[in-house]
Amino acid sequence: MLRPSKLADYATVIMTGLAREPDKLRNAADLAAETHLAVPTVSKVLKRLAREGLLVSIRGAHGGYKLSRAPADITMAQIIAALEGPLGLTDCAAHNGRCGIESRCNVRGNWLRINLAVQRALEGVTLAAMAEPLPTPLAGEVPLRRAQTQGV
Amino acid sequence: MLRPSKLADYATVIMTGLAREPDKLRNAADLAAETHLAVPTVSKVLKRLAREGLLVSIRGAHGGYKLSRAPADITMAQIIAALEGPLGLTDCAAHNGRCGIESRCNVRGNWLRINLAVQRALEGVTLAAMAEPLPTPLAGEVPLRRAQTQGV
DNA sequence: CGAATATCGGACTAAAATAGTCCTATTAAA
DNA sequence: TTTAATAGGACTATTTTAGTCCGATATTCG
Repeated sequence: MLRPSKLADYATVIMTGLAREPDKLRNAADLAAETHLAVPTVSKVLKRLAREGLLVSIRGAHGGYKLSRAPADITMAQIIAALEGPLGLTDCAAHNGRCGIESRCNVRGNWLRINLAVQRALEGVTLAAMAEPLPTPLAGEVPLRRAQTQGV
Repeated sequence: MLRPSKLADYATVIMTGLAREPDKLRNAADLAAETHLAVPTVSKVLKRLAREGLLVSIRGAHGGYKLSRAPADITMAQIIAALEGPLGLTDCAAHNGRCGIESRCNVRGNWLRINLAVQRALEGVTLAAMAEPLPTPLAGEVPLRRAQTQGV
C-alpha cells in the first residue's frame, strides 16, 4: 500500500548511483546504461531532480549532473517529493471547503497526523544510508509499538 | 506524496462512522447518506472491508454491517491494506528476479526498510484514535528526528 | 409461501493519473 | 562551426483507479 510512483522509484536508484561518486559529473545516457532504463525516462527524472535543487546540472558538451550536496544531507522524503510533489493528503485535506461535513469531520485532522508520521519516516532515511549496503538487519532494530491509542 | 486511494480514504470515513456505535448494524444506504457518497461505492467498500475481516456482515432484510472487533483493535494499516492490498513496495521488490542488477542492488533492501517504517506508522493509529476528535495537538508531540544516517 | 430487503461477487465502463517519448531551444566545449 | 549535452514542455499511450450495474443468495415478515 501507499507505493511510490515508478518515477520516484527510478529517482532513488539514480540518486543512489550518483551518491557513490558524489563529485563526478554523469550524463543521462551514462546513468541510463547503469540503471537499465530508457534514456528519455532517465532524462525526465534528472530534470525534475535538478529543478527541485537536489542535483546540479551543467549544460553543454561534457555537461551532466551531480548531487547538489552531501548524500547525508539528502533524504528520501526530498527525493520522493521532487517527483510526486508535496501532496500526500486526502482530497478532503487538500482543498478544504468541498466536503459538506468538514467542520465536524475529525477524520481529516487525523489524516494530517498520519501523513506527518509517514513523512517523518521518510525524512529519517538519507541518501547516504541508501548507498550503504544494508548496514543493519532489516527487522527488529526499533522495538515495534503496535496499536496504541495515541502515539502518532 | 504517497497518498492513499480514494477508496481507502472512504473506508476510513466509513469505519470511523461505524466506530461511533460499534454494535449497531448499519446498511449501505444508511452509511452512504451519512458520508455523502454514492450507494454503490459505499457498498463496494463495505464488501471489501467485510471480506478482509474488519466488518461483520448480516445478510437479508434488516441486515447490514458492524465492526468485527473493538475500534482500539483496528489499525489504519489494516483498513488501508484491506482496500489496496498488502503491496507497497517497488516493482523491483515485489517480483524479484526481473531486475538484472538485483543481486547487488542494495537499494531494494532499503526500500523494504522504508516500507517497514511507513507501515509501523500506520499501525500506530487505531480506529479508536480516529474516532476521537483530535486528542492532542497536531504538531510537536513527538520530537522530530531528521536525517540521521541510520534510524529507520 | 411469497414479497421485500439486504449483502455477495464479479463484470463492465468511464475517467483519471502515470509513464514514456519526442521535439525544439539553449548552452558550452573542442 | 560542429558536436554534445541539458531545459522545457507537448504529446501519446498505457495503466490504474473509480464508479456502476446485474444476477445470485440469504433473511425477515406478512
